[in-house]
Amino acid sequence: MGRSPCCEKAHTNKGAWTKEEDQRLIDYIRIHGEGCWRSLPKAAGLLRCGKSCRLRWINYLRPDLKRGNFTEEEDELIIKLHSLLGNKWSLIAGRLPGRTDNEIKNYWNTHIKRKLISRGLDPQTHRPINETTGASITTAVKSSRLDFRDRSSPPALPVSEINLIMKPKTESIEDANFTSSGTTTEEEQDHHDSQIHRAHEPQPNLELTIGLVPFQSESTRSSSSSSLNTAESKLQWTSFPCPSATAMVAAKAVCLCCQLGFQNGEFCRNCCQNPNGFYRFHRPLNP
DNA sequence: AAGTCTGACAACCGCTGCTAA
DNA sequence: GTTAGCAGCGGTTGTCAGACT
Repeated sequence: MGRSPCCEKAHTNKGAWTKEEDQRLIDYIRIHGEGCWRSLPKAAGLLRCGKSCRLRWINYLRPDLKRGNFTEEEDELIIKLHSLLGNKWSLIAGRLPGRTDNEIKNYWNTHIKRKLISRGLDPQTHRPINETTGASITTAVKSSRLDFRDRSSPPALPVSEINLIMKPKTESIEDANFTSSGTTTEEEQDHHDSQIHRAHEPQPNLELTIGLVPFQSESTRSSSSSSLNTAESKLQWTSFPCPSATAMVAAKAVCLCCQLGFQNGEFCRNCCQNPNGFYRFHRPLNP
């Protein structure tokens, strides 16, 4: 179907941003804050499309960005999150403070892919290459509904019904506590099947707990938060029980709104902290 | 020194999902 | 229920610097 262009292309600059454009954008957002990207260029006196402004701000001009090389811990965390979430770069970026989805995506394509291949792992499936290149297995997995990593999004399983604990590879995932409302839907069954299926594969030691998600009242949920049946919601209340290096990195990724200076106490108590005292990533709300 | 290749990354494009009218 | 507008996402492309021949 497509959509009309977001702006008059004939009257917009393209290509690399100049220092002057950067400064205009920074100055404008410093005064007016983020929001309404469509009207921002005109208001800020920029001959750019709103999407371009948003991208430039989010990926390069935001003050909280961490520049520089990725650490080994970040590498491993990205790999683990990718194995769990697939190419959901924005979700992965949400767990890495100061990193952007674009940055992680580029880094994945240029570094981590090769790193995994050198380890003999398929970057998409995180399985041994000799296993995934086996025609029958590959075909079966690719076409099967069992492997949710090959689908555009994880299975739409109510998060409240998952208590999946990624454990060291010796522990069968069948032991995970799946509760059911009694009427098992096809989707749920598929997911359960997939877990059983994957239980017989080498499991990454993710040290991530996808625990029971406590009920969130409307007041504690961002108005723009999407359905719980999303990959984001699967990790919304992620805690890191093991103080390993990667877990510590992730645990520090916690409260972006605090990092951005929105840490008036009420905001964080209500929006970032769950009843267990763990924090989750949160985008700042528009003022 | 010049030309070519390669890797890294910034930016663009098209699409999706959400929301309000 | 439908439509349009918007923000945001992920795939892809373009550009440039450094390595290599």
